[in-house]
Amino acid sequence: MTTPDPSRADLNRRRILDVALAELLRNPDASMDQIARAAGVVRRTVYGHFPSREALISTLLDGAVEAVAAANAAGLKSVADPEESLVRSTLAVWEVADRYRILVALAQRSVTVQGIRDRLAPVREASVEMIQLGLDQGVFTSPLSARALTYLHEQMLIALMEAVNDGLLDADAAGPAAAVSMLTVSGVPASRTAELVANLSAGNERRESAAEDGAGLPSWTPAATGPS
Amino acid sequence: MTTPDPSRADLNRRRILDVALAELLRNPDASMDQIARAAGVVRRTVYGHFPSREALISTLLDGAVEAVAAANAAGLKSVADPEESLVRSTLAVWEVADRYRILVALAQRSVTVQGIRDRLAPVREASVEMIQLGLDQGVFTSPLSARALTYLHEQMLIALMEAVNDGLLDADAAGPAAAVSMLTVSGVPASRTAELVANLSAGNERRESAAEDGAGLPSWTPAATGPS
DNA sequence: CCCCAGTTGCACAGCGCTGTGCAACTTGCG
DNA sequence: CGCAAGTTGCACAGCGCTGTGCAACTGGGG
Repeated sequence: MTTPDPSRADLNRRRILDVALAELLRNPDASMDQIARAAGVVRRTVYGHFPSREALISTLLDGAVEAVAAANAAGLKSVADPEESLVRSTLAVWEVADRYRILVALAQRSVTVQGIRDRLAPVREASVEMIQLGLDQGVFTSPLSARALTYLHEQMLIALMEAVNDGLLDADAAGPAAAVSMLTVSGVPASRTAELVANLSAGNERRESAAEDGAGLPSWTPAATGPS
Repeated sequence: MTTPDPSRADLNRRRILDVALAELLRNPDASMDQIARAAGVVRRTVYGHFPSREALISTLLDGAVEAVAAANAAGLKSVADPEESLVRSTLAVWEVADRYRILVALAQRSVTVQGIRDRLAPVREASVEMIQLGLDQGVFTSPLSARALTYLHEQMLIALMEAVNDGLLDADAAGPAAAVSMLTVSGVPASRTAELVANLSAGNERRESAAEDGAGLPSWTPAATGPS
């Protein structure tokens, strides 16, 4: 449609980005040579597409922020019901799990791009608001502040991604399981979580196949969340 | 007692280890020079105590594994009641939080010491067993396997440590709050968690001040879990 | 068929880090 | 005081990585 002819150059560029995502996920200090070779290309070629290592990572990060923000927003915007919002956004973010992971992986050590946390801040802010609303309404219960609870949620996502990677959690079941865990840690009783997630995850899957809004992923191909 | 005279050399060695712990926590790729200067010492001196960077880190890791294993075991051994065990071990591990954190921080990238995960495996195994028991008894409820739930627990600890570091969780309240969160995510209803943690955390504090068993920390001084 | 974007291979300078050697200095202890 | 353990400052070789320049090659479109 919008892509008339993917020249081999464009193709290479995309593959480099995909591979870089995977490789930096495995090792945040992966060298340009490692990335290049993993992409079936020579180091010099990578520099043909990206002027520096920082530029490459920055591009990666832009895409990740975009994807995660879109997913999170799509989950949150529709409803003012915190329970449903939490489930929807969890399921949505789960779909771009690896994108999300590269963010947190690089956000820690990355002097490279100082502003990741800042750029992701608004996304988090929306989540915090939603959680706060739930606490106020009494549907959520926790000794933690809304903000601390959000930390918990983020880190739990990562834990479950690792669980999937290590093969002790089924990839299909992982999304709903994540949603249940989010609700549970927020103090929602087990009796409610079951039906909530059952309904919403079914609806989400249907929407996923339909995929009519283009707000999903940025230009390049989604990379698989594979085990190491 | 067992230390007749802490010579300045021994003192330096300890300070280097303490500072290295803090510094590597802040940045896992901290150079020997950074560590040395932070310890008020010259790089060459560090090499006088540790033949290589790897040796330094390895020493650090040995201490951390020892401390965490001891804390976890102390929490688990006494009782067969999963709820109480979970609370006790959470509170105990929380006391050596920074030691625990260096483990997970270095376990990922560390080609340096390949066996951290393995060395920590028995500790995790004990936790998994305890969780499984809870699931079987029905006191814990989760769509996740015991092993996956353990992943969640570990990662939640880290999230709460970050929350403390970022100043949005009170350091004193953090331990009990962590315990509550562990119970909650395991599906224990809010009504039970409150009293459980209230009782046990009080008991734990008393034991902490008494501190009669020497099984606590290895040779060198405990470092503070400070903000960045 | 030829041309040109894109790719490759190689060489190079620069940087920061590790680990080592050595000579000079400090400091506590006998 | 004088010895010895420990510390310091400096210099050096080696390594891996980044970023760049350049000449040669490849392959698909005009």
